[in-house]
Amino acid sequence: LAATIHDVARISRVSIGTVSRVINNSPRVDPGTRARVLRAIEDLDFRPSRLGRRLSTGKTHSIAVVVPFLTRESVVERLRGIAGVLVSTDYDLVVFNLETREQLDHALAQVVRRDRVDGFILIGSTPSDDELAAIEKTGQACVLLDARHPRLPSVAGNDVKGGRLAARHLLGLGHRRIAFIGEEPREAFNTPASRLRGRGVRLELRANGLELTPEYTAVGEQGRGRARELALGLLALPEPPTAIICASDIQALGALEAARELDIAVPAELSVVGYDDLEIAGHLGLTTIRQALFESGMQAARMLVAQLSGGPPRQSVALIDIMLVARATSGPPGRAQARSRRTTSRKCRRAASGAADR
Amino acid sequence: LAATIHDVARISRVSIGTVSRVINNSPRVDPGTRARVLRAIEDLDFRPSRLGRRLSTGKTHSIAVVVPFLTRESVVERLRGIAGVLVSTDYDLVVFNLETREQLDHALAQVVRRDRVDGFILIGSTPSDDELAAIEKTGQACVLLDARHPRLPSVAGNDVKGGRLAARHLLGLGHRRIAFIGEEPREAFNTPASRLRGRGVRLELRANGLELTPEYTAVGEQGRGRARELALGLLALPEPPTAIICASDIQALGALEAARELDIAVPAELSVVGYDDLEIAGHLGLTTIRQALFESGMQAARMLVAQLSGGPPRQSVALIDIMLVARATSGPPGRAQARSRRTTSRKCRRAASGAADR
DNA sequence: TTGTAGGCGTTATCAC
DNA sequence: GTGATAACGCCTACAA
Repeated sequence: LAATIHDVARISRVSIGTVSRVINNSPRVDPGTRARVLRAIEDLDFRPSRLGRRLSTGKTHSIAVVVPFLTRESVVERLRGIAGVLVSTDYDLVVFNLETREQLDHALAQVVRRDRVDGFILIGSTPSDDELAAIEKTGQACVLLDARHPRLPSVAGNDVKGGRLAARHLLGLGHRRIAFIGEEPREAFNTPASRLRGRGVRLELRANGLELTPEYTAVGEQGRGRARELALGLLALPEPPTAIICASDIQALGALEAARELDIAVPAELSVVGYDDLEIAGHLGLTTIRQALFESGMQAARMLVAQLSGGPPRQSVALIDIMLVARATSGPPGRAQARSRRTTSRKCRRAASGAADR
Repeated sequence: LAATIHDVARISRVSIGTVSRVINNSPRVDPGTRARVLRAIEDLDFRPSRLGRRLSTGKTHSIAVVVPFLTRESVVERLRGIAGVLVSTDYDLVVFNLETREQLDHALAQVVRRDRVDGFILIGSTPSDDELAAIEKTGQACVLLDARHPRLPSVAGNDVKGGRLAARHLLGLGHRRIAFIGEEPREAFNTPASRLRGRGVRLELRANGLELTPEYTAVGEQGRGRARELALGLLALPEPPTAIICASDIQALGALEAARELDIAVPAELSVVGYDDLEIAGHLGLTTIRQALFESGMQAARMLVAQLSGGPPRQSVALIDIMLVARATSGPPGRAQARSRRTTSRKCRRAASGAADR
């Protein structure tokens, strides 16, 4: 039903070779015939078949994005950024969502084949050495997003700096007992972000003569529930922290939940800082570190496209800007209120925010 | 670098035809040679080129998902469901994200070509008549998700029933003044969900001798901010509602925000019901209508795959199960508290939930 | 059961 | 400038 290059050739009374040259606007074609061909193309509503072109050029004209946990809003934002730049190229965006490490291996095995995609972006996971070898063998373009590898170009937030910013903010408010809740890399994805954020906190504290003790460092799997448990643990210490920095906004939600359960006022008795600045952070008034998530996706996509259509230095690392957004969950320490007020407090807090149903 | 069918043929000393038959496990091949060929395939780590296969069969082996507003968590959940079933087929999942109606047109124009994808899923938007004609012309498979069209198979939640459930819940609690906040279809996407939910509310009220007056019906563009404004309007009425049903959880957040600003206690003075049961709903204790979002995606993908590899009735409509999840934002009406308590109330509510920064 | 050959829709390399 | 013609990698009659 669809017109092919042969139809165009027939109508415009030239050979398919000439039509091909017109399509790929080669300079070596007579203006007159070009016009004739173009008109035939117009008339037949001909558009070159991607399939044929792909086979002939060996390029798939599509790129893959391998995303672990599409559940995470931060990941989705990055994906949007990628989609945003790819829409104006003619690369198809093929999505591989993963929930387990095996799926990662599987996806990489699928993706790392010249005839599947021309290149790909790995979000929040680092390939193993074997995988890297396979990638280099096929010569596919690859960009890491929210992850790093010495031999691969990448786009990542400055997580260490983010940790430092959070710590500095709290130190500036007068806090001395600052704890950190981090995320364990899930399913062996090797995500370093949480670890780096923790390191930033540690460095900043150290620069101010303090230590981030193991006692004040709680790491567990991602998600609100686990973070709540970790926070409960921290707050039950003989000398509980007056501030908690979390490696993600979601974890910060868990920390807030714990505080609510323990009837600890935020920020009067406890400051909480998150990471990412998801939409919900704005709603809850959560102090957090904002990453340019959307832009990071755009950046990664641009790097990949450039690599695909040029072959610039395979090596480059882009650091995404971050900033602290101070809201209502952080404040000066030690403003604990009298018991009577706290009791009243609890009741209405319950009424206002409701209790989570689990 | 990669092995081709010819290599396999050479190694196993048969013709490419035979190799092809082995690949597509045709019964008409000698067990002995089959074994030989299989071993060669193994040795060479040969996998048939998708490119070649595509061109030869005319199938792209990929399906597109056209998603408006990947920002919406509900949409992402659906996408996850789709990805979940496609991963075990060998269809590639190509994502088209849209933020404007022009992009929809553009995407459809791209997608509706046999050589681009074999079929596609449209989330939350209905094709125009022209577009439908184009689709039918190419004979591509198409499934609507969270939308409907008389001539297209679709998967959608029972929105009318959802609206009724929400209304019934509030009526059961004793409410008589029930308002509805809905979403205007954005960018002419023709999304009917919000309207249907409103209709459900109306029907249920009517069945109980009540009317959903225009005064109590507030519709505006999606998003928390606009919903907040609408709620402020409703609550400023001479006779304000004692309960508000929102067409989405996000809008419910806006309603809660408005209540907080006006110092109206939830659920004592105002009940709020959302729709979707997003993650945040659990966190905030929001009463809402739960849709099986993930499953709806799976269902749509299954229907599409079935259609692609069989050609069963092109017409079918799947309704997704829904249920009401009662949490902490709904309760009996008219328990307004004395002024003094309300004042105290406000303070601690602020402390607990924090104020949004805008 | 197996091999041969034509075709899928392009691009690219030749001659002319 | 333009036109044959050979790839590209696979599938599938048809023939043997």
